[in-house]
Amino acid sequence: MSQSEIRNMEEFAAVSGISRPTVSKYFHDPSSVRKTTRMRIEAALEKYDYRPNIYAINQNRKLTKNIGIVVPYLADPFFGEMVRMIEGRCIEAGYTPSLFSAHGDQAHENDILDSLRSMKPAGVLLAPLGRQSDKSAIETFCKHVPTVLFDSNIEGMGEAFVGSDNHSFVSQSVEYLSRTGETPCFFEMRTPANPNANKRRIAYLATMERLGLEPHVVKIDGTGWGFEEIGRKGGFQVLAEKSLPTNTVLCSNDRLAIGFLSACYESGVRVGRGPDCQLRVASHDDHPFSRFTCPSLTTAAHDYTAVSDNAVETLFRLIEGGGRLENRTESLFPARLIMRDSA
Amino acid sequence: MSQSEIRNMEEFAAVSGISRPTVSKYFHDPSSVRKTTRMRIEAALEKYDYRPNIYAINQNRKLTKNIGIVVPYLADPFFGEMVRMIEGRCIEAGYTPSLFSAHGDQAHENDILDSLRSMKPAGVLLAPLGRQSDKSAIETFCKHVPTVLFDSNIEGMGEAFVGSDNHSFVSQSVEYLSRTGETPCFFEMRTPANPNANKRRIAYLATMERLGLEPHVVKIDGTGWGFEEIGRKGGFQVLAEKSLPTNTVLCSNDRLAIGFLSACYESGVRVGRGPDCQLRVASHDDHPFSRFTCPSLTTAAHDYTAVSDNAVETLFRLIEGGGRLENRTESLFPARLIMRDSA
DNA sequence: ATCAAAATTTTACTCGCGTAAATTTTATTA
DNA sequence: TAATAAAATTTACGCGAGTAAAATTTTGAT
Repeated sequence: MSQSEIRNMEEFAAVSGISRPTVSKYFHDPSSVRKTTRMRIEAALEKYDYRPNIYAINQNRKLTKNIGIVVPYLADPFFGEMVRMIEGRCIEAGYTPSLFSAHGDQAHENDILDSLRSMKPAGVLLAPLGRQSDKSAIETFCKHVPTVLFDSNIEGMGEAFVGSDNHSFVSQSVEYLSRTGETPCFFEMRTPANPNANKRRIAYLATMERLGLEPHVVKIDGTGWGFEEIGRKGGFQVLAEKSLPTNTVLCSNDRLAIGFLSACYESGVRVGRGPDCQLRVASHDDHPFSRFTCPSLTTAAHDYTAVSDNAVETLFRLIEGGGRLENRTESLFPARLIMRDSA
Repeated sequence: MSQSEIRNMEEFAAVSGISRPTVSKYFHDPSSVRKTTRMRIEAALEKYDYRPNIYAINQNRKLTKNIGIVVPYLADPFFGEMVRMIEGRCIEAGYTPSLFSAHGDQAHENDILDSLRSMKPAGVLLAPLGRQSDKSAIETFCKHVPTVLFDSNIEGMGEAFVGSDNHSFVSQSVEYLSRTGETPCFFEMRTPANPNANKRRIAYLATMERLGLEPHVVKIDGTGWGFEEIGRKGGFQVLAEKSLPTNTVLCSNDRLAIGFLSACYESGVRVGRGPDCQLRVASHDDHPFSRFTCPSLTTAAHDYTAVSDNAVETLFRLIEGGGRLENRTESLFPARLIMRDSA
């Protein structure tokens, strides 16, 4: 049975009849030792359940086998889903992911970057707060730690960016909406927290111009990361004012749309594409909850798998390349339009 | 400026004119060194931005200043919110939280416990998967690491449990519903992932008996952590079959209710307490999204703050008490009924 | 059986810090 | 002002590994 009297690798090497350096080698790569040796070590491992002290292991390593994952806001299930996929890939590849959320707060994001630096991670996957981020803090961080940005791009920072192609999102949704009904207006926060929001507005304007349509941007008030509540309040307001320029609303993101839909429902405004409907609503992200809104939300979906896989692969290439890439790449994945009932 | 030539505490001590052990003491508790010493260290800190190597720090510590936080499913914003509050408290108290999600998978939960053990954390706050958890793995873990369970209780494991009082949740919702309309039936998964679900069913049955009402439990099929989809499918089924025993549905939890409401909407069943409504729906948890459902969801709310604060405080007492408490306590916090539009 | 190549072991260092015990400095009291 | 207690600091050693170089053993092909 596991008599856990083993206090260190020296003792474990003794009971398994192998020298300590060889045991050390085994723990770094079991296939790097002879088969018979490996079997003896594994036999001893069964009897004594010893695990190397991770702190001693990492003390002298320039880089550890840790990978930092930083997201801006964990109460958003979008990031929960991304994290799940990313963590899986990292573990497969023999890395140890550690997860952090800035919880929408700049100071917290900075603290995370700080403690991440002292963790000497092999690399970091960072989805920054965006507009709220302390740019110089992130810049300094990226100079010291091999970093791939994802979801939210900050010009020039990190060795690469992997995310979704906002233009693809918006052009698909705008084309679909204008093809099948009235011209969409664009519904967004006045001061969006996230750079994707700005790109989406620009893409909306560009697409409308290309189609020869007149654009309308509806800007609503509100700050912070409570997008649903902001969308709801904004929804009540524009519905009460009857200030919507068209009967078709394209929300900047799903969380805003979720709030907007709840305002529609409570205001008795029927949403959908049926003849009895007053409004069509569509959005972007394919948020995990968007299929459960009432009506279910027509949206442009992130390619979750492609984004997370590519982000991880890019980071691995970066790590193998010694922390630097020739030039900063931006990989953008197109959206897939998901037609549901809201538009 | 920060000439980061400082490679270790020795060198930093030199440039600040203080001995290394004193510097070490400073980093553990700045107030433990003389004011003049502190000022000299802090002056040097400004010039040289040195940070102690956390691995070297923790190598010889029996216990580190780390606190592990483990949740079963991070794509559920309920846990996102809990984590946010818990992390805040830990940081305030000078600990370093590290966050893990089992992502609904037993093997992953076990791996987390494994790597957590080798992190030698001062303590762990564990919200286990529940029914899917490997009980013996958790039991073994708790023997070695001071652990407080939260959200989901497993009989006898950990030094304490902190969570919500399911009986309070259900008795309030049942009493409210039966006082203001038809008797509620209880809508739940046939094989719930979480022990809270069982407690809620039992509480439902007990409350109905106390009120002299006939209970009806509606069990729907489905496994895993995709509760919304399960509630939706189950909803379509019971609505199609017209098998609901009453016009009032009390869902075991909000995520199930979110799915159920979407099924009602698509089936053209009007939910709410108005005269034109066919169904009332209520639930438990006050999930962050429950205010945005259509109609907004009447629910029994967790006392998020009380649960997270108490869990953290209990863990701190446990840590200060050397990892053991006299007897295992279970702290249950009552619910607060939140009346919205769905019932 | 022979011998080169591969794997393992030995030896001997290093790393960055914690910490008990000894020593010095500072503060307090008489 | 001197004696003494208290606090701060220094000395000296240990921790649990990584790792490089040299010596030795094992392996596998001939």
